[in-house]
Amino acid sequence: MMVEKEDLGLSLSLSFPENNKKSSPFNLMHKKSWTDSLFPSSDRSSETCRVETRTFLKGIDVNRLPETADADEEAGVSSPNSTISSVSGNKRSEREANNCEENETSRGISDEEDGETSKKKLRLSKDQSAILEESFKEHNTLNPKQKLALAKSLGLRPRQVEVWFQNRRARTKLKQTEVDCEFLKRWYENLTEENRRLHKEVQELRALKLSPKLYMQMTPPTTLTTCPSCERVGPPPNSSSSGPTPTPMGQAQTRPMPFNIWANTLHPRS
DNA sequence: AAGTTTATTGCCCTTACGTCA
DNA sequence: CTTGACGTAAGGGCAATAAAC
Repeated sequence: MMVEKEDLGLSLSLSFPENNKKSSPFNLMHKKSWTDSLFPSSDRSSETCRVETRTFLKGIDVNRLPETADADEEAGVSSPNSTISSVSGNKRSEREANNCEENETSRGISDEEDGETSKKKLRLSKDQSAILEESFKEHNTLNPKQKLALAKSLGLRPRQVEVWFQNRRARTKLKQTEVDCEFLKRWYENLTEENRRLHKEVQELRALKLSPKLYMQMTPPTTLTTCPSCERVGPPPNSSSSGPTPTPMGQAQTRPMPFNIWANTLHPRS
């Protein structure tokens, strides 16, 4: 049921409807700040929350398995392999800071515990990554509810889920770009080859024209004819295809205009 | 109704950390 | 043990969008 653009987007379809800004789940969102309704905390409360967490998680080694069950339980780390980040607050964190209560009191996850000193990074566990991956296969963007639910089930902060999806989309796009480049490269090589072949054919025809006998006896060229009036070389009148060389990706031999494979991807804003 | 402000999110670019050879 | 390459989580900036004013 899901579109298989996935698998790192190795198809050339480039159809990422959900990726389209205009159709992003964002539109489905009630702008009446869901964070406000869900986590109506002020900056101060998030700061408080941060401080509490800092003490709360003090002593938990970053990027290390929680040593004790206590640590695991109290930190609310979902998976034993998951580790704790301590990135200091920023604009996004502030946005998400309201989630503090949800995620640090009830879930116990914090990224702020020693934020003032270090900037350690969380490494998601395999389980977490796998679940995120599965989720990404279903939707490559998340609406706030999905994000919250996923974050909760994974024991992560919504911001982390958001970031993961963002980076995942970027990876998908990068992969797709690589595939596109490869495709264009092959296409270019093919056109170059075809061009070379056609030039050669023109030369041969011109040479033959110099010897009328042969010219009259020859079978019509496979791909080109000479216009009787202007004597220019062109495709055969009844030919539906303009070249014998198969174009890449099994395309028709009439050279199609390259579809804009970057539409909606490279310049989504313009 | 039209224009402005505000809030929210996505994308891009970049940085910094963790891992591995 | 050190180092460089690579993957990736996360920060910051900007644009787009919709709701509120």
